[in-house]
Amino acid sequence: MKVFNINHGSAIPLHLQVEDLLRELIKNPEYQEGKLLPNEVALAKQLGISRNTVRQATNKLVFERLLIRKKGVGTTVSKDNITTKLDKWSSFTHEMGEKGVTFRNYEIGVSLIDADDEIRRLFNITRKSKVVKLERLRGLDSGPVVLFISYFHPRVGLTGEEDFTQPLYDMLERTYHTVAAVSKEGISAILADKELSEKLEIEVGDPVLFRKRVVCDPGGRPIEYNLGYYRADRFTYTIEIERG
Amino acid sequence: MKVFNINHGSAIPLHLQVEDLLRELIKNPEYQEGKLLPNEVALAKQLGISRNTVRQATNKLVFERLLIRKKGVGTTVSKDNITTKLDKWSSFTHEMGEKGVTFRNYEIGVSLIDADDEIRRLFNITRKSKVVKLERLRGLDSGPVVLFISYFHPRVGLTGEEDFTQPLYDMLERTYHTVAAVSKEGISAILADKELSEKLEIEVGDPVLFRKRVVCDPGGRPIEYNLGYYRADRFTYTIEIERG
DNA sequence: TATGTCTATATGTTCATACATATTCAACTA
DNA sequence: TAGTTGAATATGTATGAACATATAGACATA
Repeated sequence: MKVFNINHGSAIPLHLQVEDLLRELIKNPEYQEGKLLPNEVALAKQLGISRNTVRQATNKLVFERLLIRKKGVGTTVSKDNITTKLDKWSSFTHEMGEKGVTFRNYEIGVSLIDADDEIRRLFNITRKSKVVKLERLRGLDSGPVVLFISYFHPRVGLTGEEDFTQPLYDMLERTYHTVAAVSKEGISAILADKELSEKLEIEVGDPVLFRKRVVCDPGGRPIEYNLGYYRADRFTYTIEIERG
Repeated sequence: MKVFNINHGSAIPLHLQVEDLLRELIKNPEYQEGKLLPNEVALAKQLGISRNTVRQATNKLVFERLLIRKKGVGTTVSKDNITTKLDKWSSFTHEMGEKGVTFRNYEIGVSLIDADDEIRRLFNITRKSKVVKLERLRGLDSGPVVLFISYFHPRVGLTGEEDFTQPLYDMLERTYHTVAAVSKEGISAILADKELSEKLEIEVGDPVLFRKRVVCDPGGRPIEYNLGYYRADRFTYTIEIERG
C-alpha cells in the first residue's frame, strides 16, 4: 500500500501537494466505486496540516466536479460519465486530454473519394472533384466511444499521407495554415444500423447521438464536414451557455 | 450610485451574497475596461466581513475565469470572457418563433411534488421541501415534438396557479424578477419507453434526443431543472460556435 | 408499523491572525 | 543614465478555532 506524504518545507504549496495526492488517491477503484474519502478532519490530522488547507485542495476538485461533498455524509468521487464542453470548441483529442482521460484511436482510415451531392453543395465544388475522407474510431480502454467521419475541402490539399494521430485541428493549423474559426453543429438521435453497431460494439437499434459539424475558415468557407456518431451510453454532450 | 450591502443575519451565506454582489459590480463599464477591483482587505472592511469570506466568494469567480487575480497587483475582470456567446439561448418558444414555425402546447400539467435525491442535491434543499413540477407537451399542427419536464426551486415561489402558456423564461423574469442567466446542458440519445412513445406519438424503441438543462440565476444558483425529450425525426439541435 | 427524537458525524460557514511573495514605484547609488 | 534597494501594497498560503447544519442510524414512542 502506497503511502502519501506531504513535505512542509517544499516550495510547492501544501494545498497543491494535497490536490495532487487526492487526484492520485481517487484513482483507486474503491473510491471510483463510491467509497467515502477519509473525512477532512482525519485527513488533515494524518497529513499534519490544517483542515482549511485540505478544503483548499478539495475545493478545486469539487469545482471540477471530480469530487462531490455531502454535508453530514462525506466526500465521494463523482461518477459522471464522460462529457465534453461545447463552449470550448476544440478538437476531441484536446477535450479528452484536458480531463486526464486517456483517449486513443481504434481505427483510422483515409481515402480519396468522389464527392457526393451533399458534399459538393457544401464545398461548392464541381462534379469531378475528389475529396479526402477520414474515418476515425476513437474510445477509451474499455472500448470505442465515437466514430468520426470527416470530409475535407480540396483546398486544404490533403493527400492521404498525413499523420492523423495528432490532434486534428492543431494539425490543420500548423500544416495548412488554415485557422478553423466557426463551427456549425446539428445534434440528433438515431438508431444504430448494422455497420454502426459493429464499429461501436453495440446492438443494432441501440441509441446513438449523431452530430454533424461544419467547420469553416475565418472567411466562412467550409473546410471540413464532420460526422460524429457517439455511443449514447458512454457519452453525453455538455454545453454551458451564458446569456449576454 | 447604488450601494451594495451584506446582510449578516440572512439565511444566505455571506460568501454567496458577496459573490452576487461582485457579479453585479463587475458589470460596471470601468471594471470591464480593466480597472482594479477594490482590494480584498478594503472590501472586507467595507462589508464588515473577513478577508477569508471575500476570498471564498472571489475564488468561484476566479475559477470561472471571470476574474483574474495578480499577486502584488490586484484583481481585474477577465477581458476574453466574451468568447462563446452560444447566444441563441432562449426558451423553446422563442427558438421556434424565430423560425416562423407555429408552436403550440398539447398538454400542460402542474403539480407539487416531493423532491427526489437528484433535485434536492441540485437545488440544495432539505428532504421535506416540495417543488413545482411542470410538464408540457409541445409540438406543431402535425403532432407533438417535445416533452418538457421542469422542476423549479422553491425560491421562485411558484404556486401552480400560473399561466404557463406564455414563454417560460419571459414569465419568470416578469413575474418573479428572477433573471435566468446561465444554463448548463447535457444532450444524449435514448430510446422511447412506453410513456414517452404514447406522449410523443411514436413507437417504443424509437430514438429520442434527451436534453437536460439546469438554469441558474446570476449568482449561479439553480432555479430550474429542465428535461426535454425530443422526437428525433422531427427535431435537430442546432448550435453555432465561434472560436475566441 | 410508522413516526418522531436524539446523537454522533461530516461538511458548511466564518472569523482573526500571521507570514510569504510578487509587483510597482520612488529614492538612492555607481 | 542605468541599475539597485527598499518600502508600500496586494494577493498567496496556512493555522486554529468556533459554531451551524444536513445526514444517517439508533432508539423510543404512539
